[in-house]
Amino acid sequence: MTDLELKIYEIVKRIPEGKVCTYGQIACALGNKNLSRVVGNAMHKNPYPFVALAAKAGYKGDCTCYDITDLVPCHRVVDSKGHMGKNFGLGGIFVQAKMLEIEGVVVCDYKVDLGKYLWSMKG
DNA sequence: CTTTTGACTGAGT
DNA sequence: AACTCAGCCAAAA
Repeated sequence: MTDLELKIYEIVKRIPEGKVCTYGQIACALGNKNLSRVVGNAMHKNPYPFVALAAKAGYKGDCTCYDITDLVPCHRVVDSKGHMGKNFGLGGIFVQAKMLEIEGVVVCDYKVDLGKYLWSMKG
């Protein structure tokens, strides 16, 4: 776990329920817009995913419970167009889409309305 | 150590 | 809409 990845998780953890954020915005918050790819890799290695929510969304894999305070809402991170991550690690875009809908985000054709749900990141 | 690949993005073809 | 290229960092080969 590098400092950069740690910062990424800190930012992602601040995304409120019912909102989404793009890889690019997180990368921008880190200083380099081009870090979007690293952000994606960090999500892939997410140590504390929302397994309970994933299970509720139909995820059949490992649903070990973690400490709520450290959970990283990686499902709230989408690409610049509002699409789900291609290889979402908890069952694919099907699960991610459902996880977002459970939190109140309307997902249409595996896309979200960034105009409505994009987190401004400024509070 | 070097090269390739990856939950990315924007611009160009 | 699909493909290519360059750019960043990290992990794997």
